[in-house]
Amino acid sequence: MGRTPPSRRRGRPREAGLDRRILQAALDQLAALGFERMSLEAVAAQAGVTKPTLYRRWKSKADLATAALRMLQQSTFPPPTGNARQDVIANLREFQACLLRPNGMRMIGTLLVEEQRLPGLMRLFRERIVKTRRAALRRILADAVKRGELDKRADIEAALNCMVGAYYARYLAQGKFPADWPERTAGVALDGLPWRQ
Amino acid sequence: MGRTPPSRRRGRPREAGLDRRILQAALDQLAALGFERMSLEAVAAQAGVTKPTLYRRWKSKADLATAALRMLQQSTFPPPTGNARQDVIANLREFQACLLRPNGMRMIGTLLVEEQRLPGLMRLFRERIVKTRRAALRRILADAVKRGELDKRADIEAALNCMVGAYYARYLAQGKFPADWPERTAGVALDGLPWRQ
Amino acid sequence: MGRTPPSRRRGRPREAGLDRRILQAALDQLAALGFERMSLEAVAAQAGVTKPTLYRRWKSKADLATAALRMLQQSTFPPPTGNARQDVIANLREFQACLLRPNGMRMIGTLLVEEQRLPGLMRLFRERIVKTRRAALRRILADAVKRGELDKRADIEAALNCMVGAYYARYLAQGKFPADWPERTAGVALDGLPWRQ
Amino acid sequence: MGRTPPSRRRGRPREAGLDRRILQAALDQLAALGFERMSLEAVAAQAGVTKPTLYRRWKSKADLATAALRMLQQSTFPPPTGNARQDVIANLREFQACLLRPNGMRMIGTLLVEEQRLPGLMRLFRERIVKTRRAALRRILADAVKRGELDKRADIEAALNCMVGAYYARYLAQGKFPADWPERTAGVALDGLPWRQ
DNA sequence: AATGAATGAGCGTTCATTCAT
DNA sequence: AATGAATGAACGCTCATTCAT
Repeated sequence: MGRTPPSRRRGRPREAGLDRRILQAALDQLAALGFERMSLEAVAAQAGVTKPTLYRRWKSKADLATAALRMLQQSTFPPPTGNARQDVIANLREFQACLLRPNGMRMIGTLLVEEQRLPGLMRLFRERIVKTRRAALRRILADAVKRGELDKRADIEAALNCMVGAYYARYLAQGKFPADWPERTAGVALDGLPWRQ
Repeated sequence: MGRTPPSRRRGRPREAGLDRRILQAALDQLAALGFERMSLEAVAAQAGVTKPTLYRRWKSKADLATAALRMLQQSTFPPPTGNARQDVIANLREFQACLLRPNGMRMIGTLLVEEQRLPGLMRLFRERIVKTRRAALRRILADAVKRGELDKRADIEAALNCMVGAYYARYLAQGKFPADWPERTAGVALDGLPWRQ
Repeated sequence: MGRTPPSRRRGRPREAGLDRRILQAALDQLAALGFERMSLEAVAAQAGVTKPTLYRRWKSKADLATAALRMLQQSTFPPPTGNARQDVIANLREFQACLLRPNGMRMIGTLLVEEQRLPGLMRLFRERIVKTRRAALRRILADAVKRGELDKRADIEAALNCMVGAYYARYLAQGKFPADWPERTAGVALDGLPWRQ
Repeated sequence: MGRTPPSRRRGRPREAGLDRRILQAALDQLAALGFERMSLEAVAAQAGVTKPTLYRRWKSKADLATAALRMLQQSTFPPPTGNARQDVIANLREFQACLLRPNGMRMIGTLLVEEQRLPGLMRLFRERIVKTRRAALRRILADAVKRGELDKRADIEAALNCMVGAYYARYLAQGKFPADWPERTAGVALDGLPWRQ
């Protein structure tokens, strides 16, 4: 039976796990210091290699940073329970944890600062991170529509932005979140304010 | 009661209006390039002075940047009409204009990136810019409460964050705003979603 | 008398024509950029191989450059007609064409710059290129002596240097040659200046 | 009568003689190593300053090299005696001394190598060094024309190139000069070869 | 024999900051 | 008060060379 495995790759093989180590080091620095202060010297040192090793893999600092950003883990969201409100709150709670991680917001800062010079960073972040979370939230509300709990004409996009955005706004205004922020945010975004009649 | 006559300052007086010119140049660069890429050489050149002139006034690049940020103009908000919904929308429309200005979001990125190293920047921004806008919005809703249109228990803070935050979230997700974004945002934050029954 | 049968070379044979391709690439770069700016990376790339392939054949960049210089084509000179003056002019005309080729003089510059560090380059150039042309010119004049047209005591070496050198001098002074430069140069070197009486 | 000396220059004065020291260091390296191997680090070290000090004065390595070349001393030629032949020989003897100086020919090599990338170097050399020597030689022969010793139609330019060029040619062919090279060169360039009849 | 990976050293340039007038 | 000069430290990037397959 035994098929010969496909012919060995030619040349000296790359040191195992090195790409990962480099990218992790780069991501660490990018998140901790921003693009400008991230230094290839330090990235190489932290990964235990020399600078030309970086250049063999990526053709510039910008390229390395982009590749590093690709490592950013997408969140794994709690499975939906079918209760729209509870699911939204669980999602927001997880979101809150992300933002409170060290460097959680700084990476977003880097994207904003470098948006003109390195548009690829923002693009990547949108496709990898933002899109995913929004899809999860959108799904929760779309299911509620399907179940007939929510009117078809609901402005789900606007609600999404309100919910997620409440965190950004709160961070910029206060820098920290009260324990019941998911509930309060969901409360407003889903039900609005208590107008009298 | 003898008022002391304003004693002549000794030594050569500072050139008039120079502080302003320097700070404006610094703010320009800070907004356009971020803190790290803002260069004192360039700031001095743009202001028509030399670097030690900057150091005579501020003791470091960080200090200068902080002082420059203090120049950021606070928005002037449209006067309230008494119609809460209209007033909110008008405010958000003005907010949208700010964010769409060149460098509108980049300055926020700088604050986030430098938050640890230069906490003063964020603090200042919160006090000068964020607080002001939030106060204006809060006032609109508080007036609605006073007039009895809105229940006292309304979570005004959460609603504020939803409204303002919807812009940040939308920017991060899309980078631009549809024309009716103020209405849509206000719609969700004030009324919530159209639940059945 | 038993001839040894040509023993099979052991191991993988070298790829045919590869030496040539590498040397041609090296010569191109040497002529176009000089020794210092000639990069082994680029030479390898142009030849379609990798750098260690170069090092298997030559032990250093200097060695490769020297080997490459050996590829420089010696000129083929017009056959002598027996008319010394015409033959000299024809030779100089061909010389002029060489110098006007792109990189014609730059290679000579490289030799001069690297003379101390890589004496082999200059030595090789002298033996391969300079000697050949001078021999051709010398032959023309020696034949004239043989034919009795030129006195035996003629300082042929000095005349040689005048003729060839007039080109170098003109290049350094002007960078280009008038169309009748061979005639003018031959005129002076063969006949001198028109002194009165 | 003491007039007030013109107002002091503003700012910290440049360290005395520093320009000179830097340029001399640069010229040393340029002549000894060529443009490519001349390193700003080493130039600064040799001059006892730091690299940014170089950049305050010249905006790039190319600029510094050009400025350094400007330091090259033009030769001072022996005063003409009125005897054309003797004067030519004296001039050539001095020329020979220049070329035999350490790095004498290497600088010319640098000019040739960098002619495309730094055309300013060659231009400068032509204007400063080449032109001067040629003018001196041309003057000698022009005077001979004036005195009626030499026919007006003499091709002085060609003779000039023969004389000066004989040195370049000889250097490229042999690397050294016999003691009577000035006489031999002048002999051919002024009188031509001894044709019979 | 040839490959692709890795290294150590060095380069030109820029910056925030301080010094000496 | 303002200037022009100088510094020390870094940075992104490239190169000739060697290693491991």
